[in-house]
Amino acid sequence: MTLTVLLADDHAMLRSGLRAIFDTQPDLRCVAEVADGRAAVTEVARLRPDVAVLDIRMPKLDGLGATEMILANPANRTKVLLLTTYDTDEYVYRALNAGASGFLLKSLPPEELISAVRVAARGDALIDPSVTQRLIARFAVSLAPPPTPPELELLTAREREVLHLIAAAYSNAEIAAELHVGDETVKTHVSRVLSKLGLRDRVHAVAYAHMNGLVQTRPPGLR
Amino acid sequence: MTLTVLLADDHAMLRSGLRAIFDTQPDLRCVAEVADGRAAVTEVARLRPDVAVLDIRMPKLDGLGATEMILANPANRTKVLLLTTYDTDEYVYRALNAGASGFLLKSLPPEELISAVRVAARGDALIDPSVTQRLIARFAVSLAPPPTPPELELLTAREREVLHLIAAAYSNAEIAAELHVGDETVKTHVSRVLSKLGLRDRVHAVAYAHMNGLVQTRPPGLR
DNA sequence: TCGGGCGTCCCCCGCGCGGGGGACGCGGTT
DNA sequence: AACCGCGTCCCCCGCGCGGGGGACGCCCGA
Repeated sequence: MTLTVLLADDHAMLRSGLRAIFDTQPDLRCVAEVADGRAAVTEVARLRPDVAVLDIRMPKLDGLGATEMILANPANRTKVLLLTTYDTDEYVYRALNAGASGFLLKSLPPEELISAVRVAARGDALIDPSVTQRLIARFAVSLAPPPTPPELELLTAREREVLHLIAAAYSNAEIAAELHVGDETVKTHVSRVLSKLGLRDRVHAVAYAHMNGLVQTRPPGLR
Repeated sequence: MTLTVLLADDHAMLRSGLRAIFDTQPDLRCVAEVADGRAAVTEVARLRPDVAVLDIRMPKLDGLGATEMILANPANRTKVLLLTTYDTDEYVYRALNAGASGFLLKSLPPEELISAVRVAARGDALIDPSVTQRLIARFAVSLAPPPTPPELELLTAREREVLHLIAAAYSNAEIAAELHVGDETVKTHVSRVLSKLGLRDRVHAVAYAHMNGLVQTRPPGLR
């Protein structure tokens, strides 16, 4: 089965270079060449190629915007590969966010570009190695559990329990009801928590708890 | 300049297969073969190869644990490539977290494995395409800006500003000082914020702000 | 056996906070 | 010209909260 490809780049020279690369492969067919992002979006919608190879820098609408528009339309099954000269961070994140299947540098050897197209077409994704290492570093920190501050160890189990409820904006009375104890007891716990953590009031406690990851505000598994 | 490689896998057959692959390259030298993770750690520390290729499943200490031990030691400059038969999610995350330079499936063509070693040696990273696409999806959600609740649109710019300060646990007086206005004014703003957002008190406001991503509790740029 | 940490309950006091009003000047649209 | 949203400032009142005390029973370890 042959794969159809759309090329988008404002430099005719680069387009013809890419086309020449693809033409060496009998199973790849370059069905369209366009020079700007807007044309890329309309042609993708019309021709439904398997893969669109977009330059980031293009007139009218850049590759990122085009990617977003293409992938925002669920009728499109086209995979998007982004091509760029320099690997600037925010490009990568925005591209991945938009759902691009690949982010490649123009320095990539031709044969690897070809394999990238095949990889993208079968639904896998692929990022230029030099970008990957930064992506990993970035991803790792997002996975890293927030460092538990040492002063938290000072709290007893009960006090930590109370702190969690404080973080969820429970009032003293609500905490008392939740824990089935008197509200005077809760006051004692709250006082101890505040003094042990060096916090002024429960408002600070709420902020403290959230900033130290005691509350899962992120999708589960992540954070 | 020649790159030195350490191989770790409990199957002798696979080791010799890998060795055969590397031997086809004049600039790659396989300096050690070990059969378990513990041996991998000690041999890496002794021989300081440029790259260590570790199987995930190994006796005594698995590839992930070995990776963590190797990379935890700053004296090691060895890059780690992980090899596995199946791409289970948690493996990937733990591997990346430990700082592995690559995560590859054993189904990878030999020549790509060789290029992976070179990529890793020069400090870049590389993830198997089939894994990358899931990684991207996961990363994208971590990048995705938390959905801004519509009721936040009700707030005026000033009120949003006040809400941010509330979220940072500022008292009314502190907000007044920060904004160079009277504290009576702040009280008005706070009241409006609470009523517009349907919140009981500032404690709820703090929790609300944090849960809706109004506060960057994550490393800048991410979140 | 005697502490001491922990969890529980109780007292009083001061105050920051939130709700309820009202008021005024400014800049925009109508 | 009239209007209204916005930001600013002011009043009073009630209450939840935090600080500072004390007290009692439990269990565990010295």
